[in-house]
Amino acid sequence: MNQILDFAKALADANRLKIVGLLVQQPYSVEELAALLNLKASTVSHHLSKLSQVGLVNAKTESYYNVYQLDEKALENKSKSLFSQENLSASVADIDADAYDNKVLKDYVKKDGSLKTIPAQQKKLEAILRYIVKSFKVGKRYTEKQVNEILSKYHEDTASLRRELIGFKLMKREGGGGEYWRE
Amino acid sequence: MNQILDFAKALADANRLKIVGLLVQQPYSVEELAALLNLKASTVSHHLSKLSQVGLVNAKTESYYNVYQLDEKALENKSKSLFSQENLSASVADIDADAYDNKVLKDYVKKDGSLKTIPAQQKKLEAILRYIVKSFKVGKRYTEKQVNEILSKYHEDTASLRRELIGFKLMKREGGGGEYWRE
DNA sequence: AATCCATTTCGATACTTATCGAATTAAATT
DNA sequence: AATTTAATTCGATAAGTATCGAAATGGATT
Repeated sequence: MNQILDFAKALADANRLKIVGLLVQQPYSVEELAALLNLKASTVSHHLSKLSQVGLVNAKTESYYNVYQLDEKALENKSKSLFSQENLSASVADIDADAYDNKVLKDYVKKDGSLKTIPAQQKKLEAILRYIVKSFKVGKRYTEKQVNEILSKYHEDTASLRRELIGFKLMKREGGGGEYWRE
Repeated sequence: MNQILDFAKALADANRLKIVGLLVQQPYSVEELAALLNLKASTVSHHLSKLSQVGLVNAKTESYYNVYQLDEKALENKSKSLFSQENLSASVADIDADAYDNKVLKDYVKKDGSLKTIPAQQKKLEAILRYIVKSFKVGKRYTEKQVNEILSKYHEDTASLRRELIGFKLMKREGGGGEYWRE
């Protein structure tokens, strides 16, 4: 599931690093690796299984032996691309939305409930909007004037708030008539 | 000491990856990270300590808070260079080159120095022969009778041992005369 | 078919480490 | 100086995993 985590875990063991280091030079069988590392074959098998799961090594059967070799391209590709900032940002995807919202609210909402400023960052803005939209009853129709009146409790720039609520699809607007509602 | 291992270990934890992912976007204090990750501050502090040890993050004190930020260059440099084949080969530095031979000897040589059996596998046989050949002085000439006498200490099948020593080029034989020597 | 051998799988144990709560430290506001 | 607040350190516990030995698996050789 989480590629970065699995890759890092695969290399986060001294003996697995040694195995990779040995396989850089030439392929080895499980038995040979065990002898070289002073480990039992079953332990080495376990390590090779982890390395294989992330695609760093693969085995080819040769008569009795199971000869493992390093996938050099996989090593190079993954190590150079996996830890990019983009990929790391993806690790954040499943962060508790409520916890994040609470924190943002704490940062941006004054004691009286109004906003210090309107956040520039999308994620933060969205959290703020989820908070604001609760002031509107689900299903009820509002005129633009009514919408502005409610939004003015939060920030003087009601036009921006109104636009963002629509943009993030937290509220809907009917084409010409200027009616707003929350679904 | 082992840079690669420490770096991989630092990133081999889901919550530390999330921390890095969050810090990609902006700096955070320990308290904020704890709120976002649903962890206690002491735990986050522990994680930040590990990330800091490998130079991925650094803190600057701001009034009450200790604000951590990502060292983006360190992240990029280390992730792209650390897992190169050269560096990984270095992990092998402390492996005993004779470990494999030692393992084979342990398996096949009895306490009195003689062989349990003569290994059938080439690699093992070669390791055994490298051990046996040390009984012959370099350069000295031996008759076949003398060779057999020495080999009989290891195994009754002296003919096989003699043949294999020649086959693996650990000893030489002069065409007709039946003289053997080690170069 | 029967046997042999390396490898894998499984169950148990030991070691590492993530996590928490409490106590301590450090810094800034009162 | 006293107090407040965030951060770190410490001790204990729980969770994860490396390691081993024994048993099972799967090919290959006889």
